[in-house]
Amino acid sequence: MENITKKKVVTRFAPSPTGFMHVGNLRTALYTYLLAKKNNGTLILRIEDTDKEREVAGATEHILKVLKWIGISWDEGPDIGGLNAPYTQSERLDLYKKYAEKLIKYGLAYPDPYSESEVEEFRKKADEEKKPFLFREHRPMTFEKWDGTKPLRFKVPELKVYHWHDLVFGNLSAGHEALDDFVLIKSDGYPTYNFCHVVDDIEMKITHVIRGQEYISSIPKYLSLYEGLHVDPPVFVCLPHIMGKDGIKKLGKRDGAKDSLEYKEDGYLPEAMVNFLALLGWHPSDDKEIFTMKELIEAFEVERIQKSGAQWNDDKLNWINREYLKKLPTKEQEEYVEKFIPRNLKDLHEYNRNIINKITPIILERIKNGKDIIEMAKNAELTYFFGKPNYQKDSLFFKSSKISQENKYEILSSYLEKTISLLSNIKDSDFNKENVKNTIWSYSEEVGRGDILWPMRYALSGVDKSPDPFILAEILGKEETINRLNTAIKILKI
RNA sequence: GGCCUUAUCGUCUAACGGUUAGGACAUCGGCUUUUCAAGCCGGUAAUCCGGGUUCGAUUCCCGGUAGGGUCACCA
Repeated sequence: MENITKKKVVTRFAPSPTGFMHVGNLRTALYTYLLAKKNNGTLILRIEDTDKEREVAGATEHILKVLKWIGISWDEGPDIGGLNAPYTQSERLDLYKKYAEKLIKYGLAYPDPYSESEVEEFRKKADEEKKPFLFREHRPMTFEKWDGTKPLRFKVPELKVYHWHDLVFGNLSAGHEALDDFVLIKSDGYPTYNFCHVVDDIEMKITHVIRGQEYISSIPKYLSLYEGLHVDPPVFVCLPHIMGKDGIKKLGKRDGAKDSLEYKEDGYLPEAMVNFLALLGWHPSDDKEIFTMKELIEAFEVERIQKSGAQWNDDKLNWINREYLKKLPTKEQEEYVEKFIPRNLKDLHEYNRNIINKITPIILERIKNGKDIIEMAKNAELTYFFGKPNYQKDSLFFKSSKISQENKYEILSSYLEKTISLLSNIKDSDFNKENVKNTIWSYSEEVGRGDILWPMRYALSGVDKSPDPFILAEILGKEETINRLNTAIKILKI
C-alpha cells in the first residue's frame, strides 16, 4: 500500500497469444488499467509468447483489437513502442539469458540432468504416493555446465516460509511445499513464464503485478527468485476468478468462456461490458451501478475488490447493456438496429426508405442486445414493417370478440370501414400516433375498445404480438395504414 | 493427498462490534395497455455449522463443513 502513494505506479497487462482473449482476461486487463489510471501511473502491454507450441497466429492482433474495442489504452506496448522496448518476450531472449547466467554464477541455476521421461517417472511416483511433486528432492549433488540443450533449473536459495501482502487477499503465506527448483529456460531455448515475467517486471520497473488468483500458489517461487536476484518484489494483486454460470468452475476457455469479441458481435456495447466487468468482483463504496470509464477510474479502489469468485451473470449484463442502449444518441441507436436487421428483411423493404429510423425506438424497447433483434426477425415480429403482413383470417379476429358468431366478419368489416373513414380525415402531415389515437379513441370507447383496436392492430401487423396500433399507423404512414385496413376488409369478405 | 485460499437473498454485493441486515439483477404481484414490450409501484428472499471473546457478533479468534486454486520444459 505504501508503494501506491510513494512510487509512481507502473503496471502491466501481459497476455499470451495462445488463442482468443476471453472475458476473464479482459477483466484482468480492465482492473489493471483502472489501477494505473487511478494512480496516474503507466500501463505497459507485454506479449508473453514463450510457448511456441501453443502460440496461435493472429492472437496478438486479436488481443489488441479486444482492448481497443473496450476502450483500454496503454502507454507502452508492442504496437507503439516505448522506453522499455521490445515488448514481445521472444524478442528479449538475450536479456533472459543474461539473467540466467547471473543465476548460474551465483550457484542458483543448474542444468536438469534428467530426461523428460525420467522426470515424468518422478512425478508419477509422487502422484501415486499422494505427495506433491518436488523436483528439488531429485536435485543432483553436483551441477554440470549448462550447454543450452538441457532445461536450466533454478535452485531454491533457502527453504523457508514466505509471508507477503496481497492488495486483495491481504496477508498471505505458504509452506515449503510451495518452493521448488522450477525450470528457468526450456530445452528449446525459450524461458518459462515463471522466469521471464520476473525478469521483465524487474527490467520494466513494474510496481504492481495484477493477475488471477491461480498465481497465488506460485508467488513463493517468484519471491525466492527475487531473493536469488537480490531484487525487491513488486506489490502483488491477485484477482478472484470469474466463475461459470454453474457458479462452481472458474470461467476458462475449456468451460466455454467466450471470446470477448463475440460479445461485440452479439451487440454488447463496450461501455456496458466495461461496466459489467468492473462490477463483477468489485464494488464502489456507494450503491452506484452505472459507471462510465471515467467514473470508474475515479471510484476504483483495489481494496474493494472481492476475495471470492463471482459468477458470470448474463441477466445483469443484459440489463446494463439495455441501460447503455437507451442512452445512446439517436443516430447511433439507428445504426445499431440497422446492423442487426437481417438482410432478407431489408430486401423486402417496399414502401419507406427510412423505416429503420422509425422503428428503432420500438425495437430498442424490446431488446437487450443485438441478438434479440435477430431473434425478433426470426419470429416474424419485424417482418410487417418491411413487407406486407400475412393475414390469417381465422386466427385474429376471433380474439377481439364479444361479437356474435354469425355475422362477425361483417360487423368487423364495418368497424374497420369506420376506422378508415375516421383516419382519412387526418391530414397526411398530421398523421402521427397522437392524432391517430385521438381520432379513433372516442369511437373505440363507444363500441368497445378491443373490438376496434385489436382488429386495427392486427390489420396493420398481421401478427399476435406487436406494438400498439397508433404507433404502427404512424410508422406505416397514412397511405399504407389505410391500404392495410382495406386489405383486411377484403379478407374478411372472402 | 500436500500446500494455499474463500464463505451475506437464486446471482452480484453493502453494512467503525450495536441497522427493522441495505441496494442491484432475476423472480413474483399490482397499476397501465384488451396484444407484446417498456414504464411505474409493491412483495418473497440471505449472514454455512459449532464453539469461544464481548453487555452485544454478519463483523474478531478457533474448529468443522462446503467451495475454489495449485502441485508442467503452460501461462
